[in-house]
Amino acid sequence: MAVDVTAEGTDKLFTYLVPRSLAGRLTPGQWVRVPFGGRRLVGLYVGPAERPPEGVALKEIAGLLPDIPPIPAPLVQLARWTADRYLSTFPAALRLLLPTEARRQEVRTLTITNYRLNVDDVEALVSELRRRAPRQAELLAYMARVGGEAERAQVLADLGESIAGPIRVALEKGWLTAGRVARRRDPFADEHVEPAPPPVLTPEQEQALASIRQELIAPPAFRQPVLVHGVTGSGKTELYLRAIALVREMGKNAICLVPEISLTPQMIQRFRARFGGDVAVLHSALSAGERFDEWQRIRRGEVSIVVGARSAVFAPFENVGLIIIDEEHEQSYKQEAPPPAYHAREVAAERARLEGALLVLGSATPALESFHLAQTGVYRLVSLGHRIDNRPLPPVTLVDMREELRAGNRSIFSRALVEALDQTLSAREQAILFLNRRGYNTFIMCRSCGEAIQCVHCAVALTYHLGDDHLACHYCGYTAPVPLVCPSCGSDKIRHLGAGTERVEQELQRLYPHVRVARMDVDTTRRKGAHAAILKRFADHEVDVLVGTQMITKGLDFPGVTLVGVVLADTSLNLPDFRAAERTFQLVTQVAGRAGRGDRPGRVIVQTYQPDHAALQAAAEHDYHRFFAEEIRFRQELDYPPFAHMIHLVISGEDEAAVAATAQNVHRVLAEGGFGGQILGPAPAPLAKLRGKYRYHLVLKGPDVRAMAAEVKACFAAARGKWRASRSVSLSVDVDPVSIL
DNA sequence: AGCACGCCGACT
DNA sequence: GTCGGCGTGCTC
Ligand SMILES: [Zn+2]
Ligand SMILES: [Zn+2]
Repeated sequence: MAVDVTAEGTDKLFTYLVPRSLAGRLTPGQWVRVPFGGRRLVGLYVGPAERPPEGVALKEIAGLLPDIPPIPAPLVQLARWTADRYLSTFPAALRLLLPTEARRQEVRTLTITNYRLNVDDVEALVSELRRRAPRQAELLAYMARVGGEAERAQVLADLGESIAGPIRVALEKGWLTAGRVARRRDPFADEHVEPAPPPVLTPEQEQALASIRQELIAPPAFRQPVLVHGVTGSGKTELYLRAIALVREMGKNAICLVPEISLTPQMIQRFRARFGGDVAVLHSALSAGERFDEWQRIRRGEVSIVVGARSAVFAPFENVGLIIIDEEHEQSYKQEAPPPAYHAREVAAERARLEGALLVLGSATPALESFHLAQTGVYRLVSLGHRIDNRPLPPVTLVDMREELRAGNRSIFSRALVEALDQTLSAREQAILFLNRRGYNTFIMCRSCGEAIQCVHCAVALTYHLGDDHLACHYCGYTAPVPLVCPSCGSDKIRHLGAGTERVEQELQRLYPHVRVARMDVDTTRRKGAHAAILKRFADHEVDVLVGTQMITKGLDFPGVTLVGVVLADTSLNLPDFRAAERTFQLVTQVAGRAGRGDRPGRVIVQTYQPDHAALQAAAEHDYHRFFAEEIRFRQELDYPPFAHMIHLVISGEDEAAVAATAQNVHRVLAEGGFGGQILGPAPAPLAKLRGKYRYHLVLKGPDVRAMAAEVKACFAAARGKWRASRSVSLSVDVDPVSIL
């Protein structure tokens, strides 16, 4: 029998003997526990071994994971595909199919104690006890009153904590018996949701829904994925809810992926208001136990809808009819850290193909890859060009900050933005100010020698934080006091440059002392619930201006907001990354979409030093098509995605010479191994040092990812024995990277 | 990830 | 001559 051991870093199958106790109980896809080098590991039974390895003493499978049935075959296939496509080991991909809680020695479940009354003539006993032991009598009378059975927590709540003593006595006397019941850990136990009737659809929504319906009933071979391109506020979520209702009527299940940051209580409420308890939620804010219980509900078929972040694409459903990806352009769908570095959109497409489901992607700013597939006829394009109730999209003004400097305005706010703020605030309306940098100053530099103060562990400038009065590294968390003299030349002419959200907040407060300002960024939302608290204060208009980073751009719906200001749009434009323009366009469009969602029209002011940049101009016109036409040409000319695929290899380690040498060796292995695509590099990565480790990188380019991935794997396999990277350096592989820093 | 094995420098 | 560091390979 072959068992795939979930030991990271190994892609081998291992053979085990099936103990008599498991004979006949093993089906492929079953999770098992096996001894492995002195330890117990979780493995996946993939099937009988064709021929047992020679000269090895086989061990026996220790047992099954309790209460976890075999993974359905399409999901095992999906894991295999993910491992191949994203160049990870099979066990690493399998890890996505099993919540961590399920691999524990003992799965912890939430159990509650309940008591049952065990007395024939309660009345007699109660009256007998009344004088001698009034609390005893009270307890027994209570038990009789509630029908002979009650949960311990309820008894304590109703009769007071001091009833614990009498309960113990009653148990000893045999008047009560105790039992334990498993209870689902329900993350929404405290919330009660009113069912909400579906609103009337706009004609555009009706049309879009009709297209989705057509694809849903089409035979799988003719089924086309649907790309919903809907402007901000056009009612995409309602469309998803309707589509889900359709598949549910067809007796199939639906998965709806939502970016982690948008998976707010409000979003979940919308699903529960429509579908009640038929919804399971999977996201990282759940405790391991809650996550496991939600996972079990999905697996057992107790729900037909899953709403979740990236990893929910692996939800243990059978019979999936629909996979929706909301805000499909979002980068958070790309896994970065533990391999496989998969993109949920790609995995969803493959899962839909494997299971004959319909894939629906939605965005106001589709990823270039997705819109390209729509243009080439692979996806069916559905457009929602108007906001609900025909509310206009807010006009966007680009303000040239060079002009401001020339006019002698050295403030971070342009005259136009100040004027707009004046008007908005005096009309008692709300504003959002967006800047994609936190902290007070983004770097500190010496005026004598020009040196910027860097993190000791990373090749990154330190940011000054006013609140903590120190310099901090946003990559590794290192902090240092603000130096009085330059660390490299000793000069005291130290200059603070570049503004972050803290600075914006402070300047704003100085300009408008009576205006209520709140700041939302990683620094103010570290505490659990802080995020929701800030948004609530803003929603209740206890705050006039919300200053924030990325996290305020996503799906927030505040009707009172009539002004959105982008303090500096250039920050994401100048990154050494081929997606810089796309990211900027998305950011500006999304944040602009927060304005004018209520009855009063909104407007947007975007400050920039590059007002002629095509991405900004297109965003200002709300013209996705123009942006796309421009950007796709650039991508084609330079052979970037979607015309080519990339594989990003990063070699890192503490010894720079060893890192450089390894990077060179990796290049050799690929070149000599006959890798067919382009090999760029090695070169020091743009982020040359991170957390004390030097970083070198190579970029591989070619038209066919799966072929490239297979070739890379073959090259390393061929080199095995001849050369292997030492353990002091590590190699990370990112297929179709979202950025190549 | 943990453990054994082996090579090389430092010290009894 | 031996002890122990660490870099490397293997675990059915
Ligand atoms: Zn750092
Ligand atoms: Zn200096």
